[in-house]
Formats: sequence, C-alpha cells, structure tokens
Amino acid sequence: MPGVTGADVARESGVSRTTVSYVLNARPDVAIPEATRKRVRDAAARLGYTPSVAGRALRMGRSDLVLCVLPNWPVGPVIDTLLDHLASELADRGLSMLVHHDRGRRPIGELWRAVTPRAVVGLTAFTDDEEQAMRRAGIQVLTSSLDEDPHPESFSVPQTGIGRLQVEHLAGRGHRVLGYAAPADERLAAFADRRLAGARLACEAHGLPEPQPHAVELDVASATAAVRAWRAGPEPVTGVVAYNDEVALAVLAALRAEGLRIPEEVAVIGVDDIPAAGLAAPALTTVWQATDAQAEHLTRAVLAALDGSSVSLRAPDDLFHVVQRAST
Amino acid sequence: MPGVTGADVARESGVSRTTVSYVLNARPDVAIPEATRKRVRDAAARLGYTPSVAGRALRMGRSDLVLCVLPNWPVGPVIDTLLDHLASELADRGLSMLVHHDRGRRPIGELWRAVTPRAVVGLTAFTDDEEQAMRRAGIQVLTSSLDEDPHPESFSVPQTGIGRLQVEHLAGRGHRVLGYAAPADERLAAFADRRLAGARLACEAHGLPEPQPHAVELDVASATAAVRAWRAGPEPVTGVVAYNDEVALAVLAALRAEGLRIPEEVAVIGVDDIPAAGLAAPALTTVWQATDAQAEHLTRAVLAALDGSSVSLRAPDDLFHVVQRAST
DNA sequence: CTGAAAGCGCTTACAG
DNA sequence: CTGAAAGCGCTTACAG
Repeated sequence: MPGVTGADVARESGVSRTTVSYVLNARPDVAIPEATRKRVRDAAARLGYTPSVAGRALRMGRSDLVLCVLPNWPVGPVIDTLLDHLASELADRGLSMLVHHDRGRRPIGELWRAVTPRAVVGLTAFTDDEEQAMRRAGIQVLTSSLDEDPHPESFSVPQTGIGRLQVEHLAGRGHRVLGYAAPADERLAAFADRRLAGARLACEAHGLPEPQPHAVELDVASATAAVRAWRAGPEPVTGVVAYNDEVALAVLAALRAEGLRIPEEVAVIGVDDIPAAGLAAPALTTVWQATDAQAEHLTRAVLAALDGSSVSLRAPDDLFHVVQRAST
Repeated sequence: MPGVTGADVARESGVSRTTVSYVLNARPDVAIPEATRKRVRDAAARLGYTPSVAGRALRMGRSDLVLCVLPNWPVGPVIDTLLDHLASELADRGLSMLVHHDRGRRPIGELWRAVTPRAVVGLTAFTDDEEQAMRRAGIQVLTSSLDEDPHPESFSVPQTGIGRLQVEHLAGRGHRVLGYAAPADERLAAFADRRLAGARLACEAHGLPEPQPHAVELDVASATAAVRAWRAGPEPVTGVVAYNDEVALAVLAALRAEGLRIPEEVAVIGVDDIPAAGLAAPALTTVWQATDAQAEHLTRAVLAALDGSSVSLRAPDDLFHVVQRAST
C-alpha cells in the first residue's frame, strides 16, 4: 500500500486524527491518559505508520532535511568521515541529510528554495547575497572557513595550522631551505593556498627564507621537474613541504629516481596519513588529522545552528599532529 | 520572505493558479496562447518563484527525490565518481539525489517510507521483504550486484572479472603459484570474496593450483607475515594477486623489507590504479576501472528504472583492463 | 481530555 | 482558452 496515513491510525485506534498527532509527536503540554496513548501507538505500529514528510513539511513550512553542500573538489577520507558522523547524529534527531555536490552547474538557490531544508551546511563558500537570502527564508546557515574563525558561527579547520606544523617539524630537524609541493589540481587551490600561507608565516617566524612553491602532478616526471628546480640554485632545497601525502609520494618517487638520499639530502613531509604513506619507500612523515574530533566539531556546530544558539564554537586544539617516519 | 507561492505568481500575472500551474509545467495537452505563457513566466521570474517540493509531493503522492543507499564500506573514488555522475544526470531531469549511508542503525524502511522517493538505488543489498515492500509502495527499486546480472534490472560490475584478469596477467608472465592478499577490513568481504572467486576460477581454467588467500592489514608487519607464509612451502608463491592497490602497497613494502626482488622473485598486481600505485617502489601493476563507463552504466540503469522500462542493461565490456608497470 | 475545522502549496478533473 | 473547487497528509489553535 502506497501509504497508511494518520487517518488510518485514528480509525484503527478509535480516536481522532488530532489525538493521533498529539500522541505520536509526544507533546508534553497535552495531557493524554496512558491508555489512549498506548492504543494509538499500538495501532500505529500494527499498521506500520510513518508520517509523510511531505504532509508535515507543507504544514510546518519546513522539512526535516539538512542540506549539505559540498564543493567540487574530490571528497577525501576526511570529508567522508565528517559526513558520516554528521548524518548519524542528525538521524538521531529525526533529520535526514541531503548531500549535494556543487558543480556550479545550477544556482544553489534553486535547490534550497525547492527543498526548504531546516539548515544548510556549506562546506563550500556562499555568496553574501545567497547566504542572506537563505537566512531571510528562515534557514539556518552554517558556513565553513579554512582559517581561524572570523565569526563564531562558522565551522573551521584552520589550514594554515597544517602548513605551520609541517615547517616547524622540518625546521626542528635543521632544515633551512624549503620547497613547497603544491597540487596541480586547480580545485584544491583554496586549501593549498592556505596551507602555503601557514608555511610562509612559520618560515618567517623561524627566520627561514620563503618556501619555494612548485606545482606537482601525481606522476614521477612532474615531480622530477620540481625536484630539479629546487636543487638547482646555490642554496638547494633540503626539506619539502607537500600539500598532501599523494603529492609527497610523487616527490619521494622523483627523489629516488634522481638518486637523492632521503632524508639525508632531502626530507619530505606530507598531510593526511593515508595508508600508502606508511608503506612508501621510505615511509613518509606526515600530518595526521583528527577526523573524529573534526567531525564532532562540525556536528556540534550544526546542532547549535539548528537550535539557533550561536554558541562560540572553538575548534579543539588537537586537530592534527605530526607522525614521524623515515622520510624526515 | 519564506516563500513566494503559485498564488503570488497568479496574482502578479493576473491569471488563476490553474493557469500558472499549466504554464510552468509546460503541459503539452493544454493550449495556452504564447502571450499568457510569457506573462506568467515573466511574473514567476520576477518574483523568484520556485515550486514547493512539499506541496507538489503531497499532491502527487511522490517526491522528486531519488534515494541512494550506500553500504557501510568506505566510499572510494569509484563510488564517488558514480554518485557524481548520477546526481548530475538526475538533476537535469529535475530530480534530487539523497544519499544515505546505511550503517545498519535503523531500518531502511523508516527512511524510504518517510521520504517516499521516486526510486531507490541500492548500492547495498536489500532483504527480499524490504524490496517487495518498496515495490508495492510504487517505488522503483534498483539493486546492484557484484556478479554478472542474475536479473537484468540490477546494476552490476562483475567483481569476478577483476580477479580473473589479475590471474590471467600473472599466468601470462609465467607465474604458477599464486597468493591472494585479502583485505583485513571485514566490510570489504563481499567484494573480496567475489574477486577471490574470480581468481580461483581463472586458476582452474589455466591449470594452476588454487591461490593461497591471506588477510593483509595496511601495515608492513601484517604483510610481512603473509609474505613469509607464502614463501614458506616447498613451492613458494611467485605472484601475488592483491585485493586492491592499498593492500598491494603493503605487500610491496613487505617484499622490500624481506629483501625479495620484485618482480623477479615475487610479482604483485593490485586493483584501482590509485595515484600512489604509479608512485610506488617499484611502480605497481594494477587493474584500472573505467569509472566513467561504470557511472554511465549505472545512470542508464537508474533512468530506465524511473521510466519503468526494464530494458536489458548489459554492462559495457571494457569495464577494466590491466595497467602494466614494474611490479610484474 | 478529545474532536471538528482550517490551511500549508500544489495539481487536476471538471465546468464553463 | 481559463477558473473554481477538491484534496493530498499533516499540525494546531479553538471549542467543547
């Protein structure tokens, strides 16, 4: 049967649709004797009643959906964990998460207007106009930023901190001249720029020259070109800060191909601690991200946004740390 | 404003809500002069009207949602591409894709009953009861299988074919005694079992002894234990079929640690062609999956299911092929 | 403590 | 060619 409705439950339990609604929504302000409650609940269970989202949404003027807008960049394990955790917590609160990959093909406004979600979680940036339009429509909006919070109602995992940590590790091991292996994928530019900025600041703080950026594709030829450039000058690079582990693996492969000793001649540090990092030759030092903590951080932010409470949500301090291996 | 409705558009353009609905839904059977159409469309555009999903869903008895249920295993790049492509095609048809990660925490029935999607795409298995219940509710159901189609309305990427291809590659290079490096992650068992089954069949077909399975975690110690077991007998393993590239990388690391020459003493072949595969030491031979073709295959299957047409959907033949590198 | 009634926004026979 | 009216399933003042 396409649908057992509240009216069916009412008939089955011999009460009105009003009472069914009161009982099933467990309204604390309405006093209904336990006997009636039980009759209704039993009937609902017997019939396999599930309230229609459409009916409720129409009446309430809002749905039980949370729209999660992802940017166009490839979804890695970190984002994956984030979404998983968030979806699970939202489900516990009777909310469904709708994930939308923003490919820039159609205005996002079309989507949120149509779905009228309770909240929109943007892991991508919205224009100011867009964001204000959503808020005017009564939708809670949670944006994310790649830096320290400019405003508290924004979820952030400060990417600059990652670059800083990488540089500090290399500086601590005596490296003075650093290269930065940036991703070739344009879609990652926003992340890469922030991490590089963090690396720059750390270099400045430690009195090192600016790190030398070079785009590296995920193949040996491209990485070899970068390595040669880094080693060419009068003060050759001895430490490479890589955007992530994949880029770092490319650099390692190039160093092997060039016959450079790792880490004696050139040290490399990545980000993410993907499985392949610990299995590389040599094993790759990297920055491990506390995805669980990040996920809880995001979830807290979303739930706070849903409550409308603008609690100041500081990111936990232990969001990432260095995993030392043979490449540094 | 929380919502500009069809009534607003009607008022603005001086027609009835009926006419607005007819015009905006471009009903071919209703003849409406172009002048009226234009007036309505202009008013809608001016007001920024987007029809309410809730209202339409309530009236139509179904939503414009397609529910995509993912299993619990980690979403890799293949699934990611699949979903991306599917979401995009569905969007072109005015359908939104709702992705749900099935963690087995709550019955899936609760979800589809609540959302009443147009179709449910299961990249995970449903129980027969569940599937029948959905069909009775008028929901198109598309399931996926890991083998050759048992029934045509099921989307499949035959995993046995992958195992077969791996064995054929090694056999073609003279290897007779093979090991199978299975993933330690229980959630991948369904895939691993099918791939191993394919490997077994291929060994049989080529007159080789059964491949020797061994679970391998993604670290050197675990892989080393497997390698030692494979090399211990009177007829040591000379070719390793790995479940995927990550497992293969672990095996490579163990072979290096054990001082075994690759591929002279032991050859290794993976699956997926992740970036790290081509960057490994030595570069890893692997099975490349045509994710684009798979994505189109899935999308065609879903669209056919939406139309209710049960076109026989054979998977394309060129779903994967071997990428030869230094490890074999 | 419980029910009759209104109304959320939409589509669609049906009547003009 | 166009509109008045019904009804999808739900929640919630309001009246008893």
